[in-house]
Amino acid sequence: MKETFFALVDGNNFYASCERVFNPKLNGTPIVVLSNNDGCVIARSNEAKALGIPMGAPAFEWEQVFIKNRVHVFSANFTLYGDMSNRVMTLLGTYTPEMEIYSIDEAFLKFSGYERYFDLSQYCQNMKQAVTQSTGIPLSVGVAPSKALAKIANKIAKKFPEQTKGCHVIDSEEKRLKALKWQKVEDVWGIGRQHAKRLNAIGVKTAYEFTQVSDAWVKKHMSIVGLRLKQDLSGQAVLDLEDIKLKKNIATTRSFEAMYARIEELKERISTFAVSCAEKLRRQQSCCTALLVFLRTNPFREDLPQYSASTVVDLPFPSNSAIELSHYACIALEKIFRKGYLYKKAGVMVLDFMPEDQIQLNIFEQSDPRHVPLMQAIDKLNKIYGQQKIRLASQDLKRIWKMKQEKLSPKYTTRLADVVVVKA
DNA sequence: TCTGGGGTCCTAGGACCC
DNA sequence: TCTGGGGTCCTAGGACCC
Repeated sequence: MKETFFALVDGNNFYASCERVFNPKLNGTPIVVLSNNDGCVIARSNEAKALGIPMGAPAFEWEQVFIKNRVHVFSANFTLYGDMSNRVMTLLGTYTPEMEIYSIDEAFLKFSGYERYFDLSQYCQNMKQAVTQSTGIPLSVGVAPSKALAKIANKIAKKFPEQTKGCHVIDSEEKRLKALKWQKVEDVWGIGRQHAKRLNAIGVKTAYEFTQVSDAWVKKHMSIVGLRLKQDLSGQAVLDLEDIKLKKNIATTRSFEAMYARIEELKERISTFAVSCAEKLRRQQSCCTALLVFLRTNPFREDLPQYSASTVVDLPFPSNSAIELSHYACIALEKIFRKGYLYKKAGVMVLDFMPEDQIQLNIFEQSDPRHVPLMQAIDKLNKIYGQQKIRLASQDLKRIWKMKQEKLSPKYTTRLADVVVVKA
């Protein structure tokens, strides 16, 4: 008999593990990785979790805990994490032709029509060990007849490392029910805070109890999405691997390291965000026909006057030129900027895409054709010399140094000067 | 002093059309 | 009291993910 299984593979405490790969002294020690501007905790090693440091913990509030417990603190090094992710994903891809990269540290693998006598559990165990050995990243694997169940199997693998050796397979009705009864409903993939609250209110505490709720209730309160989840958990695989899709929206937004009062400072930031959006658009060969700019004050500073605004501007023609997007983003900014506030965060979002090669020629107004070779040259140079080396005049050349990144680890894998030197 | 940065999908309701 | 009955398209907002 042939069967189909899904595996969810992910890196354990991925960012923290990436930092460890090149610094083995960190093994067994608490590690946290901070967000941009060293604002809050976005990743923790098991040892840091054991200290009770929560996800999203503001770094300044936890500083004493870090010091007291000798927590190793890192500024996020996304270049390194992205490169490590590519290595892991490339290797995983050699174990099955059907794979979906779900996030920087997670992939769904599909094993279609495999024969019953084939030992999938052993196969996944071997895969896990081989990939960890090559990359240094510890993995967990959950295998089950559907994606939602594979997610739960993965949690079991993480929760019971001794029994599972980091790989758990749900391949019988008995195991499925046991897993569902073990899984708290609020931790089910696809059930967030709001839905969990509603479900708790009607007495549903576990994933198993969720699968016993009527379709009508689920549909009414959780839409078709919830219904599909219920079916998937029931063992009827309705969620399949998803193809790589072009993005429908692209955003670049940041909090600032300080608060800005002047429109000139905001213009520089907005211009840089627009340039970054244009670059991401060109990478997927799309043009946008509208963009959104937002800005806001610091909501945590209740003692200061608050203001938050956004506006959408339609472009007169589709574009992915950094110069043009920057121009229209600044126009949008002028529309919403108000004097007398201290701004803490802003962003640019590009909207309504169309493929680069399907642009209708508009006789009266079109993207400046001279920008095309210019942007190609910029992309090339940025690729060679590193991002953001080529900038528009409206961008501040010194700006890159302003972001607070006090605890940045070296770009071990992508920057020649930072490559680890092995002493032999 | 200091609190992240991205994305997706679905639904309801209004605008508009015949 | 009572106000047609469909369609379609668009948008805002709400939910979710990592």
